[in-house]
Amino acid sequence: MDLDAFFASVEQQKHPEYQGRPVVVGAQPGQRGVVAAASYEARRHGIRSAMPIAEAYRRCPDAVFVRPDMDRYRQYSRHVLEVLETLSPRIEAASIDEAYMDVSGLEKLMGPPEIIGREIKQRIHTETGLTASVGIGPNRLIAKLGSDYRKPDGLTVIAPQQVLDFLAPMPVANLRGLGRQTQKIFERLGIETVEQLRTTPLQRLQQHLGEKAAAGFSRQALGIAPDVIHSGQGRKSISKETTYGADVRDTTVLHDTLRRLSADVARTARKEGLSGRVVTMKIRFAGFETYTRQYKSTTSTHDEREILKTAWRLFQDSKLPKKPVRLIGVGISDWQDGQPAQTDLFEQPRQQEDDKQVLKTIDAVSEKFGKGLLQVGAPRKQGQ
DNA sequence: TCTGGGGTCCTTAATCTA
DNA sequence: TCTGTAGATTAAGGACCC
Repeated sequence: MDLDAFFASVEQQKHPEYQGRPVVVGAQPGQRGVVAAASYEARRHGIRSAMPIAEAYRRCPDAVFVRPDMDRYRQYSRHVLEVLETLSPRIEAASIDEAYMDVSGLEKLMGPPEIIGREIKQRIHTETGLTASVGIGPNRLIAKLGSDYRKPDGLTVIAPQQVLDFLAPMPVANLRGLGRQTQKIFERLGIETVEQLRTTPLQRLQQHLGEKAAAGFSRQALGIAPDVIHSGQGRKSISKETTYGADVRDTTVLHDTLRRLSADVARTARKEGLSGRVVTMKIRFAGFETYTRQYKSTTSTHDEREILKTAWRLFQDSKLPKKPVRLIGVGISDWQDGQPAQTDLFEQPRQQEDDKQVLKTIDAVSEKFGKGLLQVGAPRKQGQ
């Protein structure tokens, strides 16, 4: 489930007079910053998230430009999760505006996947006034791509036997973890669609992407991904950073900023009962040159004075260029009391099941697309 | 030309340790 | 005690996501 133009939609809920108007959430025009979210009216003018705010203003000076109100968005996000919980407890919040839900077994109660999807959208809309796009599939990857397939207010259901056809014509850029840099590599290799990726020998991918990424993208191309939903992950770091309106040389100003940021980090850490051993200081100079320095202590802290002291020492000892500073930040990580298990979309499900799934998929693919794929992966052995 | 803030994970290199 | 080495840990940077 993916909420449509989330921040912008919340603003339109809050200010009915914004409805039907282009809304851009992010920095104010004239400030340094980017678009965090754009309403669909704003997107019609070519405004996209992550676009510099100056560019957005150029494209549509009449848009409503509003600063983000994260507390309110978090409220809405929680409310949506509560709505989902009325349908199933097996929910995982993937971000502030996305969640995965395990609806297997729900069919007996509610009917086919389409009905479940419609019900999810309906309840979210009734309860919060927001629209959501929903994708239903046999695993997280397919569900996610399904939710992206039709937006806004979309509903896409992909049955297991449709997975390969669904993926085949897709641009590889739709795959998870494939950003600008990796796209350049794929371009050089002449791979544009998932189908082309599928028929590229694994060895060739490994040469250009490294073993891990090659295997990850190959699996995705076959529609193989984890299907496990786990709620409550726990964060792994807390950080605060700020970009100055104009670059700063004055070390007193930098120290003051670091003090404020350290206090923010410490407050959040205490509120969440976390305490970190690693302190990280981040700095960005004019020209977007960015550096981090970190220090791992034997003891953990959520004390602002200690965080500040370490961050300032890192800054002074860092042998960094003496240039005007654009951004400065501080964070803590590496909690004392062990870390919760983690997953990402490259992670394989339980190994044996995955192997079975791979072999089944390879059979299906080779039947459909011919021998290209047989060059992928190790030879099959008995009983494997 | 302009690029926020808050995160996660991966790769690589240097250093420590058995 | 010296030496080589494999493996773990730390540190830094980069890619990516929302």
